[in-house]
Amino acid sequence: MGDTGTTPRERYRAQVRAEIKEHAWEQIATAGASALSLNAIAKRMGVSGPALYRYFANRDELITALIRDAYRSLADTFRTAAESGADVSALAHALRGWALEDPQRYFLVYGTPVPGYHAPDDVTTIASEIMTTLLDAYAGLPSEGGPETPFDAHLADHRKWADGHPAPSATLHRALSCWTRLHGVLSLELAGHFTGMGFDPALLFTAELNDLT
Amino acid sequence: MGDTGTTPRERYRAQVRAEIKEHAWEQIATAGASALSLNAIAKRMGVSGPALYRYFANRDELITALIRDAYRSLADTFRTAAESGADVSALAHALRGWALEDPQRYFLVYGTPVPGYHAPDDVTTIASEIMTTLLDAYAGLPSEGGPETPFDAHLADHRKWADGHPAPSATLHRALSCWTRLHGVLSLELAGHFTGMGFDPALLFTAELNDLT
DNA sequence: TGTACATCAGTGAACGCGCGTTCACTGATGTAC
DNA sequence: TGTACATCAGTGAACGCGCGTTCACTGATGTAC
Repeated sequence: MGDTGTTPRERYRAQVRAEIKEHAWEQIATAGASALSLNAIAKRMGVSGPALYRYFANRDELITALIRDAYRSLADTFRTAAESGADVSALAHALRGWALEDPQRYFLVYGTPVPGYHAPDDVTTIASEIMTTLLDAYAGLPSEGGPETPFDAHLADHRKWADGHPAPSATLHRALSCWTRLHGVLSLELAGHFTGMGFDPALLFTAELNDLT
Repeated sequence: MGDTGTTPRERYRAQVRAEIKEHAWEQIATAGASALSLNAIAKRMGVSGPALYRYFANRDELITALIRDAYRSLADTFRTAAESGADVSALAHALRGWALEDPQRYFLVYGTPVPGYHAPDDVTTIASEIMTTLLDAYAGLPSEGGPETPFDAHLADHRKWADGHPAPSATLHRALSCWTRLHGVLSLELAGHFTGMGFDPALLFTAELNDLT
């Protein structure tokens, strides 16, 4: 055990916070994020309701922390994969694996937005970190010789994001297409819109991916 | 006013049911489906809470009715478009228009599923009516000469849905791809994942569509 | 090593709230003769 | 056209529930001398 420079009390706090989050995820997996209740978590932990207020100021702060963790978790999955030399295809499968691991966590990030809720700024930062990893994977590929599309031209003029990135707009376009296509299959699959159709969604995912690289 | 063969009381009931649903949609647009409350709707209508129980047995039945109406609304939009000779591209734009009209309605159908909730059978029927309209649009096109993909082969063996449809598996594949790609752009756009990136999601949607026809 | 004090985790009572839902009822609307 | 009866929409009181959150408190843990 390395000395992390934290006091025992700080370590204890971090541990309890983590335990609370774990129970929160369980509850979300069972009944959806909108059913998340501090009291219910406390009951599961064998602790009184108000005890949790030592660790999270209120329900909203807990949810925000969960959202942040979910983004962070995907960003780390991506970064780790990229550092091991993952190409676009490997990144795509990492995304799919991450989503299947906990569908409700996926939906907390990419599912129905709650009207009025605004994610904090740092979450936006993590989101663009994720996209950048994918973009980098495309930037490493030889660029396809196709003609410039109207959307490429539009991107050249309007890319506020990835503005400093060296990749040309055509590459940014490819990364965006990839991103949306993967989420198209994933979100429909995880929401159960393919059940009863007989085919294996994994193969559709791969088929989409093959069109993309 | 044509005689619909209904009694005044039946017409009144239908009207009040519709009014309840309208208020429900407003509430969903404002605070999301999970915040839907019969009492709140009643208050908005200037009526006591229990009054609504004359029209819906309980909260779940109201939500189910809303989901059914949402599916029906999209199916009608699609059917009407198809009957006016819409091609794949026109259907896609009809889908987009429908989604933008009321994003929360879109998410009620294609958004985060509530764990444990199972839509009734007739909704599944409407869902496949929608897909069939798209498939028909593809079936009317000259088939592309590309080689058979592994997923085409898989579909040939496992297409439980559209089993009786004359379209070859390659066409079914194209319709499924189209469906997932459009939803990929739409769901990310409506959830706000493109905000701050600067580009116009409508153009990405069209760009995806151009790859598809 | 021992004592005095400060910090802080967790408790239990309490608050007000809005929810879904039931029930016995009133009064208006429609039907049968 | 008028009366007697049945239907049914809506009311108001009431139920139990679980929620988020506050507060004053006890008791354990850590710190300073």
